Amino acid sequence: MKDDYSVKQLAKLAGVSVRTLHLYDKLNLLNPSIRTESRYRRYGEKELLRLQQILFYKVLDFPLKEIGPILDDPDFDLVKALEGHKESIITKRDHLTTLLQTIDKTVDHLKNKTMSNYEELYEGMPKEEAEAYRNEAVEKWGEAIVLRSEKALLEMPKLNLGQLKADQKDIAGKLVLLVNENPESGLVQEQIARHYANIRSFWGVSDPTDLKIGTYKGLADLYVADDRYTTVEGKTNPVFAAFMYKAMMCFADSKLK
Amino acid sequence: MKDDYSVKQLAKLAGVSVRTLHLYDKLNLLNPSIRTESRYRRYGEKELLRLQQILFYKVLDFPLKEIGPILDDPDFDLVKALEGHKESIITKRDHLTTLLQTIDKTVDHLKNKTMSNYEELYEGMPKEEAEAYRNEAVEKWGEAIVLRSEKALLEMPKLNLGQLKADQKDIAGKLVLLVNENPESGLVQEQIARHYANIRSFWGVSDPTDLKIGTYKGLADLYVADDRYTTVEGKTNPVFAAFMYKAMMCFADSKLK
DNA sequence: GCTATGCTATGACGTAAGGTAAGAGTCAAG
DNA sequence: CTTGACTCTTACCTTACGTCATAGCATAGC
Repeated sequence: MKDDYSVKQLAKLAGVSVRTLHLYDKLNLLNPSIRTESRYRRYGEKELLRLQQILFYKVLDFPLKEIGPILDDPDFDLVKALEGHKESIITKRDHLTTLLQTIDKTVDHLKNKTMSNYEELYEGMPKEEAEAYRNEAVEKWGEAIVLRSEKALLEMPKLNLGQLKADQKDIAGKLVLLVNENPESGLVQEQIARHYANIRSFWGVSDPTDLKIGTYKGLADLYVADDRYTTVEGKTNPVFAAFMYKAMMCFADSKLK
Repeated sequence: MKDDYSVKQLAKLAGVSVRTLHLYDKLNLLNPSIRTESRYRRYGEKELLRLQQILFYKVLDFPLKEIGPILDDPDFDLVKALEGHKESIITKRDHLTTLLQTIDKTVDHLKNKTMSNYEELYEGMPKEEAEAYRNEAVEKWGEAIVLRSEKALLEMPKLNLGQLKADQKDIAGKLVLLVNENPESGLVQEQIARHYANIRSFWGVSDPTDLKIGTYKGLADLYVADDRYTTVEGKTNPVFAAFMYKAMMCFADSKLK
């Protein structure tokens, strides 16, 4: 029973690379028990056990910098560290779950590259509402542009459309959180800028110059006139409507001056 | 509506940093539409849209190197890429889930630093078996060492014990897969080496020199004598028993020579 | 025209956890 | 004494940027 391992032996025992041991040595995370006169590293049982501890925390995704203190400080509050760590892992996992959903949707869309009918374009709204929505759009912007927009949208890969819609949701979500802020504040205007860019993309993919600032102001009116735009989590929110109106008007004015 | 953005403007619009745009330019992922005579970057609507595409794939965790080809090659099989990507994300997520379980167990153990009784030490085995197990150990190694080992184990933070047990499971699992290999082969002996180290830790934390190679050979006998050691997924496996015996004896002999 | 301020460009260093390689020294066996 | 296996240190490469540092441009006020 030799209480004495070379780098390679220890590496093999613990299932890590020699380089890793070199690194841990340099980081003072795991120093060899001694060095031979030719500077060869020699490790003992104590080091083997410590290495196993290190690898345990590594499995838990702790950064190396944190593992040293954990092992060296006997009073370290490991439970708290683990609980905190757990939170971040949960966050990561949830993020991945969201990604999976996004991918699924995207793949779903991609499998049928272009949309086949208007119903899908206005999906998620009842038919009468879709009709009313379209009529409003025609009234505001004229039939020609609406027709061209619909054509562009129909020929657009679903991916982009999905992205636009996802962006819309994201923007709306962020704006809802800001509803108590000043509509002219930077935070709000930042999102409004995104909103503007998004709307512009939505209504004029091939020629974004079609959405003039004036038209955007018109859209602000719509936001107040049409409940659908200002419905948050299933119920109408007039406060949000007013907020959006002010924010959009402010944005449009700042663009004009 | 100016079809013309500076780095800063575009960065703000898309919610990225200027540095990011510089980087994308260098990577030829997103080049400016033109450069002014003083080499200032100028971007148009086309670049804005492309940037949004890039960010979409980035959200999906695609490395930048893969995003370029996706956008540039119209024949790129996006669906296949996404499906493959999905697999890796699922793997990652499952990994995180495992981590969470490990953390939970660890925290659970840590909250009661030392074990309170022998039952927990031999947890998972029926009492009579535990008794028989202990008697066998006493017979083989003497009462003194068993008592001392138990004491050491009882005073050991559960964390380590859990780790040892987990390692045991892991080692056993790997060995089961190798049962058709030559017991003297490198693959097998590698795991046996781990097994040896683990057993040594288990029976002599404070003084690992207590497990002599001879004792390990004795343990090899036990593996054949005791069904419990060679039970795989609920049922006894004599083939595995013989395999372990050979592998352990080989290991011990190679250590002695 | 001069300057203060702000935007921009390029280059280089740092990050986490090692992989990989280069060049040189060391050790045990034949 | 040579060969092959092992080890040493140094150092560059990876991802996707952040953070300076230095210097060139642009614009508004004086």
